[in-house]
Amino acid sequence: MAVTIYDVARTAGVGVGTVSRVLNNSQSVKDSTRQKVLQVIAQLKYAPDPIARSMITGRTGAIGVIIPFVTRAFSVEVLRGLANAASKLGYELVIYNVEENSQRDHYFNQLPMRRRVDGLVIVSLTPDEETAASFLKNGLPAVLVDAYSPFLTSLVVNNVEGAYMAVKSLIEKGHQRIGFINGISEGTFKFNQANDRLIGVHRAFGEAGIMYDPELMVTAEWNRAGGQIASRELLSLNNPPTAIFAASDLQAIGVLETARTLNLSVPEEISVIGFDGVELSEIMELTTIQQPMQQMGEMGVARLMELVEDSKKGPELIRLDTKLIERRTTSVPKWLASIK
Amino acid sequence: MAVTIYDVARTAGVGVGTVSRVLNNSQSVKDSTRQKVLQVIAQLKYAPDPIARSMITGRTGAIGVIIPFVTRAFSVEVLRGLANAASKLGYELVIYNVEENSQRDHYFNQLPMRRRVDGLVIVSLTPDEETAASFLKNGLPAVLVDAYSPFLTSLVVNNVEGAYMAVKSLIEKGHQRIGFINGISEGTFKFNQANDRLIGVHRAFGEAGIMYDPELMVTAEWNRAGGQIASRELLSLNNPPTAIFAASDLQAIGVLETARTLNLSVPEEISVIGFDGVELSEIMELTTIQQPMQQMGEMGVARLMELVEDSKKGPELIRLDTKLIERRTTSVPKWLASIK
DNA sequence: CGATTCTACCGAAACGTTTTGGTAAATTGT
DNA sequence: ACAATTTACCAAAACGTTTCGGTAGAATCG
Repeated sequence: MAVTIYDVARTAGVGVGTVSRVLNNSQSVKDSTRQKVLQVIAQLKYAPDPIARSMITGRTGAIGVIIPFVTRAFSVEVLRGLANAASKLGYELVIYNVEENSQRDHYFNQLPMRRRVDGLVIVSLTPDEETAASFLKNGLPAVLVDAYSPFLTSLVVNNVEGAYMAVKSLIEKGHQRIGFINGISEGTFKFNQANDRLIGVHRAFGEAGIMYDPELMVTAEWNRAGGQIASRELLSLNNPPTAIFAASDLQAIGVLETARTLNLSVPEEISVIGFDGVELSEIMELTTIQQPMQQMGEMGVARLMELVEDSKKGPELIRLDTKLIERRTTSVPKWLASIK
Repeated sequence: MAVTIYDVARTAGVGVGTVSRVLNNSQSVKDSTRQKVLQVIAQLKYAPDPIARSMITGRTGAIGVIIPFVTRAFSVEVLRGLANAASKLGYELVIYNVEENSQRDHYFNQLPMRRRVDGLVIVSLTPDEETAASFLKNGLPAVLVDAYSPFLTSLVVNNVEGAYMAVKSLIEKGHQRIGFINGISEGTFKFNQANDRLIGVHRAFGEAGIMYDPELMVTAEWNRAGGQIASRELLSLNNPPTAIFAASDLQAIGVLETARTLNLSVPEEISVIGFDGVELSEIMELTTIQQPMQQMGEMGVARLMELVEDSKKGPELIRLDTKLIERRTTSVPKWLASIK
């Protein structure tokens, strides 16, 4: 049915090899025959079958993306960066959305076996040592974005610095009792976002000589509900915090929501700062630590391409910087403002 | 390097055909040999190459998704439904993000030629007649989600009914001057969201016997900025509306933002209602007309699968219902409340 | 028990490319 | 002008599956 390279060769009066060389404009082919072939290709509306091509080249022209909860604002921004970079390079993006651990494991196990993609970008998920080894062994290049593994090229934001900046900015405004809502740590290695952000918080406290109050440190889900629950806990303390730093924007939104419920005005009675810099934070005028999400996606495919070209490259750790975006949910604490 | 079906056949002492039949558990194969083959497969960790398989079956096991602005909240929700349904069926999802018209045209032109995917789900984009014809001619099944074409199976929300409900709910609260911010219409056919929603608005007005004031109908981009600009225009009228219906949630958020800028309290001084029902609307406590976005995605792949099975099925138009979600941005107008 | 049907299996063909080995013609060098 | 090299091209091999035509042997039937 479909027109093949043989049809083109026949009507152009050349061999299939010649047509192929015209298509991949490689080797030497006389200009007159090249024109002839191109003309026949146009006339017959021939397009090479990518499957057959993959069959022999071993390349699929696609890169796989394993990404949790496609609907998470953070994931989506990264995905966008990935999509842009991939399309610019003529690569296709096949996405593997993981909503449950079983799906994640399934993809981790199956993907290296089947050569459906030329490489893998894994977002916010940490493969264990065994899985990473199977990627390497099967020659499937992989890079991690927003996750870290010592065995794979990883692209992360400087989480400790970001958290440090967040808390420091609150301290500089005069806050002394600062709550910290951390996310649940997920990676199998000690290097994960939750842990790093905790370290940053401690550093800021230590530097300012503020005593560490374990009451003010809680852990919750990374989403809105987590922020709501955690902040309700924090704000019902005998001596509640005057500011809260949440490890994600969604958690921070949750804090804003309980503040509204409790009739606490933001930022007068409670300052709030988030982490991520998703579009929502702008709409809510939330002060936050911004990650270069799109750039992370773009760099993710750039690094992956390097690995695809040169499969012998070793793993690398790339750190990107965060940025403090001050908006309307942080200010000087009330008690200090009234003193002045 | 990789282990092929020949390796399995050899070590199991059978022919390749037999191994293949075990894999696709088709035909008759004696139970004892099946066990033997399965054991060798496990032992050798053999996994069939999907590319080679596609080569001969003509199926890729992937469905393509052409979708604009992956980052749009609406798109993302639909995408999630698509991903769920696809993964449940063992299909992969390859996404073609379009940020510009040139990209859209490129995908529309190239995809039918190359059999990279078994079918196409096109979200919020309307291929013209010629493009639709080329899908049909090349045997590439396609379904439209949130878009309509007479030549392709289309899955849309009942936009006129939704808009009608929105305006009717405002009228029932007592509003007489109601602004309507429509989105820019994009499809090449008369049936597009913007047009349908306008019809719904008119119907509600007509039914209530409210005079149609062209001043109150404006068109703007579908996003937040569009809502801001349009609402600024509407609210600076000599006789401004007491309620605004925006054709998208993001536009409605834009309205909320200008209201904040203008120090107008919502809903006391101005009621606002949106359209879509994205997560953001919940956070902002925006009254809205909700579309079953995830369901649209799921039904999209379900319908596509039907077409893949039975390529002779004709196009169909499926309408899904919207739902009015009343939250905190709509109420009785101030002048009416004070009279009571 | 001989003829017929069925079962289980084998091995080759096919899918549509790229790549490779080889060869005739064209070009270069002396 | 003849040998040596290069250029342009052809045709076959290869990629790893599924499917198809065929063939033994077993089972069924009269």
